[in-house]
Amino acid sequence: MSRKNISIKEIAKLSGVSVATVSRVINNNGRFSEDTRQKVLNIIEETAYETNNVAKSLRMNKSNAIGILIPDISNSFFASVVQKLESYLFIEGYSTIICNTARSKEKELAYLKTLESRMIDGLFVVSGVEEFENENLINRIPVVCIDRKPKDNQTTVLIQSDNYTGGFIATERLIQRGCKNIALLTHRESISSFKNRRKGFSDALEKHGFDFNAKNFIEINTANYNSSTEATKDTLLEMFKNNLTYDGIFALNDKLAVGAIEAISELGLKIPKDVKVIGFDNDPISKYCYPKLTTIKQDTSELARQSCIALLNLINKNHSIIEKHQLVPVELIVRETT
Amino acid sequence: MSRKNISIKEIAKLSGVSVATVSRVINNNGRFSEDTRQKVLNIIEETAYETNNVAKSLRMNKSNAIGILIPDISNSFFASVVQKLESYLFIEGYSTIICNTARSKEKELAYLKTLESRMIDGLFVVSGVEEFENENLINRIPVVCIDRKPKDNQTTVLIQSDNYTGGFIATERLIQRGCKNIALLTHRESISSFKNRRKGFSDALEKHGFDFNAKNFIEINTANYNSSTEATKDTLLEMFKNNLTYDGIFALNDKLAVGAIEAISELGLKIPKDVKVIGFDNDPISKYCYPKLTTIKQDTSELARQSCIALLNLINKNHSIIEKHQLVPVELIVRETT
DNA sequence: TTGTATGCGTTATCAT
DNA sequence: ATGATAACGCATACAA
Repeated sequence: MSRKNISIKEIAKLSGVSVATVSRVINNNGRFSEDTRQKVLNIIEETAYETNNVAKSLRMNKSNAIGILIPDISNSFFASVVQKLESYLFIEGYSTIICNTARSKEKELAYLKTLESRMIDGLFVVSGVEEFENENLINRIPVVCIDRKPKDNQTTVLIQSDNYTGGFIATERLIQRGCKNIALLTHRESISSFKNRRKGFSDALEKHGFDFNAKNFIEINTANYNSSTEATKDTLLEMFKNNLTYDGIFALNDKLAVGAIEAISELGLKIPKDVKVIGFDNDPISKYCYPKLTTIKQDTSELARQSCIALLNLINKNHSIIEKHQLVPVELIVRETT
Repeated sequence: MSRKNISIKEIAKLSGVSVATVSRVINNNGRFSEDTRQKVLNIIEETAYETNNVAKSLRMNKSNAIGILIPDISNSFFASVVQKLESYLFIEGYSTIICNTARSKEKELAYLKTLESRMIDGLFVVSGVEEFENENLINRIPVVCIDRKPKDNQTTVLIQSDNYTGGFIATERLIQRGCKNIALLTHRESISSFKNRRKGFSDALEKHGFDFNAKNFIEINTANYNSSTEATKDTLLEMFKNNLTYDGIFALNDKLAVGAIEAISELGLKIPKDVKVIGFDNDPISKYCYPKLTTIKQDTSELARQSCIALLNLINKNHSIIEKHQLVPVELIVRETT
């Protein structure tokens, strides 16, 4: 396990030129004769030389690497976004450093530090603990927030789904299918994307003349669970031991929705006859649970695409082109639960 | 966006000592008086100095970063392994660079190069294209393969589930439930983990006096699909338009199994009455599909834990402690499909 | 067209 | 106990 890599210096010696010339040939900048170009390239070929990117980063003060801060890589929505970001970045020649913050403020901070110390050229914050806030960092490194609103939303670029409209059409779907008593299933945490979905929910109810109050909101506490689906199932089962008073449920994401489906079925009720359910995300689970879940699809490809464009523009200082706030359309996927 | 970070040199100047002393204080090695320690630490505090890890890596010829090569981060089994690896590595003070190879040989090679050029201290190859093979690399960097056998399996460390036993007990479960005509649903690719599951299948059949031949193997071609579940569903629907000749199906993973469930239901058959199905992985989907899928659970936590231990031992050259080949036990999860 | 020399921020060796 | 300095591998300003 000897890791002594050959350096530009040895290439220089072997090809009988200076390191400067070798560097010029490698990066194809500056001037050199076709002759020396061939000479150098041959040696590089022979020796299987690879440039040392650490040294290069130090010298250039940039790393060709981009960081991604993500709360939970095993969540399918996040995984999908990450996978697509990575694929775009690869094409652009960037390496991707993915950091799983596990929704911990300390981990987030620790990663921020090491990422910066590794001279990353840019950063995606796909989400974070409560509201992402790190102005001093943002002033030093190009940052694009995805899915969640940063605290300082004046200056930071934010790409997210049109959560408001998603919440609105989800609720309208329930209303159109005849639901009279609709509940919103929600997490305790108040992420900006969830807030917008909730606003869409309220506005849709209002528009259709429903009067609503706290009774329309069911908050799921996932604290003692490692699956929000199970948390939802248990909570609902406990709450509605005797009778379920709702005929329509809009869950803020598909995991919650599946928990609701499980609980409702266990209660002996029929979906969609007795109760209709709609979710959010178009998680793979929504397609194969029973009954198959109607949901609002987030376009992860488009989310990733726009985020990359924005970050690259930030990095290349094309400030004029950058939209501070992009809304990616969502889509209603009708399946069996409505 | 000015990214001029303060360096050790300025700390030295501000605290009236030399860079050498500052370095000593920071790393708490060598000797210095308590007095200067305080002086230096104060300045560091005031200036919010952070060490430049790129320079440090160059100097030390190590980066405190570890790479992970993974075929598809949006696959829940892989995502789970990665998430747990990352969490262990974080505790050990390592950064994690995750590379999604998308099962492309070129991408894998490209990543290998940049990872090495970034001076990673170690590498996990959670899987790869066909058989991972890169002897020259392995001779330079500590590598641990997970889930899939490397070509050169004499020298490389491999941690994987006990796929053989998993395949065996899955098949026995079907036999015990009375299945007489069992099919194995498999991918085209011949990954080592799949091979072992297949071997378990064959041996179980043989042990129980079944005679079997090519008819017992159904190969799913996922080429024109972006979901192996859909590929399976369509394939089976096409194959068994008129009648399904099997009463038991063992799918090499849960995605295939769910496709089988879908097809069987569409054919008007009942699970588990007419046909019994068993999968592999304990994918989240297996818990919420309909009927709920009996499956073989892979212990991703243990897989990750053992892999980390092995890699750290490799890095620290504790060669005596290292097992070349670890088998992590699997577990039968009985649900509704058997 | 090419070479020499300097510096990026660290750590480590060798003095003092 | 502390300081001066070399070296890690590279890119570039300046000379030639």
